[in-house]
Amino acid sequence: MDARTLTAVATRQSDEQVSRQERKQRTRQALLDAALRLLKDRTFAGLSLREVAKDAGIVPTAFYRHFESMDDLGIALVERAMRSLRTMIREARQNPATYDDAIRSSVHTLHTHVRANEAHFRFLTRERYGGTGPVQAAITTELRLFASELAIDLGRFEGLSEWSAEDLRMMADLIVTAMLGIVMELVDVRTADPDADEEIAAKARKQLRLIVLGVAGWSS
Amino acid sequence: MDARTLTAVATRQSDEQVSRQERKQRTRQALLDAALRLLKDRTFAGLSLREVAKDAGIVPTAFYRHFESMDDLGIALVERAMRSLRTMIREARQNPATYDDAIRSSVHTLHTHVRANEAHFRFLTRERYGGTGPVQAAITTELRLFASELAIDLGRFEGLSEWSAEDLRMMADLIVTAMLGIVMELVDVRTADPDADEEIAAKARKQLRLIVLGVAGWSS
DNA sequence: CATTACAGTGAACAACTGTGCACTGACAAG
DNA sequence: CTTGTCAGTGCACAGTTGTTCACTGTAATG
Repeated sequence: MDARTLTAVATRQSDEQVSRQERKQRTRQALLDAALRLLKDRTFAGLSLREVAKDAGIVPTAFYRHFESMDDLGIALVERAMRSLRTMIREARQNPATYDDAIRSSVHTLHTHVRANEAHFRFLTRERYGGTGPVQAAITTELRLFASELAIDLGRFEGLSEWSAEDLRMMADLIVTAMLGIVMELVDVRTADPDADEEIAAKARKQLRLIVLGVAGWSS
Repeated sequence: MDARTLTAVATRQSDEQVSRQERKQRTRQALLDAALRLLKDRTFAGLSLREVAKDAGIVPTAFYRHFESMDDLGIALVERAMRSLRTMIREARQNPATYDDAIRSSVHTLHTHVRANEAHFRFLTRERYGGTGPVQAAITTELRLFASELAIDLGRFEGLSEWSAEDLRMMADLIVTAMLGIVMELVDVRTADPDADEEIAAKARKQLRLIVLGVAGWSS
């Protein structure tokens, strides 16, 4: 079952009666999908233009009709993956219950979203730390922004309303880092073992609880 | 100022009167150094055998006299970098004072060691998350072991003596992940700004304090 | 002093890379 | 119906890659 064939067929079968620019956007998607697929066991840096093009079912030179360079493609991939992340956080945000409820549901939505969009999250965590160049820069920026938003959200909880912006940011960074670690563990699990998943989720809950408990005794 | 020339000269000037195997080990070192040097702005995956060989001042084929493959070289690099880390932790371990003292001195030694061995720590953090294949596997294993040792150390502190092994491990993982995040920030700072360094160190202390404070309220 | 072991050499290879160029054919606009 | 736009093609190129092979000079061994 060749991925290339799949893409080609999928494209062709719905090629009838579609506008020209729509078809262009479809191959663009095919390129992004191909890249994401190949990234399963490779770093972005070790990904070649020709390979991606071939896997998307087009000739290497046609690649340039959609992206200026591989870095360009990479940045588009970052945006796409961050949209996944933002969708998730929006879902997690809408229940401003107690600490314990927040932890429980947050970890649950995290787990669910990671499993549903494994490739995106694998890409994000890998390139966040391991990458170089424009792609890593883009992720760093986006994640910084993300932590800022989390810091604001944290400020709304009881016991945190009087924290300084700096301290809130510190706590947000800690949470983001810890949860990225959890995401890494989730996407790096070789076999899809539900028990292992639950174990990791339990660890995530405990880590968050430990952090939150620290809030009670905090003095800046 | 070519690194290749530097290495070659440095080798030659002390070539006189050294045993054969000693000289071999010296070029082996040159290879490791070259790799580490090139890794400053590249992923290990994007590092070519020829490049490393050239930078070490030998011809590509001579590389095989020292390493079976690039992955082999990578694993040797992991061992070398982990020795750095272990040296550090041994130094940090020898003062079993109060929590606050432990945090202060730990962050201090961390900061010092990272600045003294930037290349090693950059390599470790990058490949830990970003890598693939044998190199990442080696780092993961070593770091897991490292966290286990930390968990044991933690068990000796007051308030933690009755924690379950699992909970201690959870806490150790959280600390390791958080500190690796700090290390990442340290080695990714573009310019060597002492103020930025102190800011990061302060954040590290606060994060550790927040975690430690959580211990007081913990109930498994 | 003669012989062996072996770190390092240099040429050659097949495979792969990114990118330039002239092209084709189908769709959209006039 | 004619014409221009443009996604995708195919060839070509100059580099770089890992690895092979037969080799050279010299330090270590007997």
